[in-house]
Amino acid sequence: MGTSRRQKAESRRAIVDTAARLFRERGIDGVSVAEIMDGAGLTHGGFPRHFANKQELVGEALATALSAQGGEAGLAAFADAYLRPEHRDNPGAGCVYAALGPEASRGSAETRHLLTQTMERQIANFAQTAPGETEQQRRNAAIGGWSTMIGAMILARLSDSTDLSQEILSAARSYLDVEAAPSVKS
Amino acid sequence: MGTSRRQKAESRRAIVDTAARLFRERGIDGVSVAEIMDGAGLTHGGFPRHFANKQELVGEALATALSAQGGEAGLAAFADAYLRPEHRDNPGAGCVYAALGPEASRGSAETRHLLTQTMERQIANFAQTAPGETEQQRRNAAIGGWSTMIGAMILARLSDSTDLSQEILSAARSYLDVEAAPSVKS
DNA sequence: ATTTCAAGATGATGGCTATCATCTAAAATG
DNA sequence: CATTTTAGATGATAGCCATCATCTTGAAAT
Repeated sequence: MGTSRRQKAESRRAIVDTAARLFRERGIDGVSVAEIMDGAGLTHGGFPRHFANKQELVGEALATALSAQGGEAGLAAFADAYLRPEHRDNPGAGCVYAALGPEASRGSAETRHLLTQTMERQIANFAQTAPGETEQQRRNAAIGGWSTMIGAMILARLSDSTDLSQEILSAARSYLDVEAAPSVKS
Repeated sequence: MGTSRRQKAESRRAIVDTAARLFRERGIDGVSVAEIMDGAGLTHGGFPRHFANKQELVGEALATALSAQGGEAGLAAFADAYLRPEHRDNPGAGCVYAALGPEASRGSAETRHLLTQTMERQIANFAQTAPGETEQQRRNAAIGGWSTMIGAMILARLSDSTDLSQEILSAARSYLDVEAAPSVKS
């Protein structure tokens, strides 16, 4: 089944994208290599042509998922897009920290390092527009506000009561002083 | 190996306590039945005398872990005890939501229901002492404050930089207006 | 005291998973 | 055009895990 180099690159991208989605949907341990390859339209045997092992794919998939997160947005705009039912109901395209935070903290040193680097950048970015007199105050507001979003998303996904789940998103919005209500209620 | 009824009850408690700790330390999927039985001082074969399957033990272990959480404390006192390096470094005895939230949200309906019930109680409890004119305002403050704690704990555990990890705990404290600094810095 | 019962041990068993070996055919190379 | 290379398929293989079967032994019941 000789395949061109362009197709190999496309296959690789499909594998990484599928993994980035499935890991967030079902957890890293909850997805097998074969399932990822299947989701990418391939069979399990092609895997070693792209990655030495699963851990290597985990690194690539998380890096891809993290780079897709809104890196430029200010705290308020980010929170407005974050605290929505669409985000809650679509973890596969959503926040890595809310979907995989605890599992990643038990993961490899490389994984933790990648997430730490991205955290630093995200906090520094939020601190630029966060309220506060001093840099330290702005960083505190950035960290506190971002933590609120992540915790609220986790609780909202956990709740089996749609009313409570919606209340959690709304409460976090008002707690963070995000003006607009979610466009879609559910 | 005839064993008395008192010993059976003790074995059961040891199994549940070990599971409650190991699940929070390594994730539910990350711990085998045999490891739990070993941690309880037994071999894997005794498991079916106590539980029909692993899922049943998961329910018991989470219920036990949740009931051990400070159910009476006000929001400020809870946050003060929560946002500490000792808690960060000992997930096996700590908050179920910060250790297992995302994994539990992908778990069984029974698991989600248990966690939802406990959430409702925790929020109602926090709302009693949270600031706000109306009940709704107090509930928003309770949900927002609790979410901040959970998100901050997850980020603090994720960070491979001790400085950043400590900054996250401190920032969440100042964000939540908790006066005292953590007694142990690390 | 004798019999019954069951907690927990040892030891399968079947299913799932990551990884490796081999085969194939098409693309790249000259 | 002939040769080499390799993406991806099929097909092992070894390890881990949950669960079940069976045995032993001392407690409970009579």
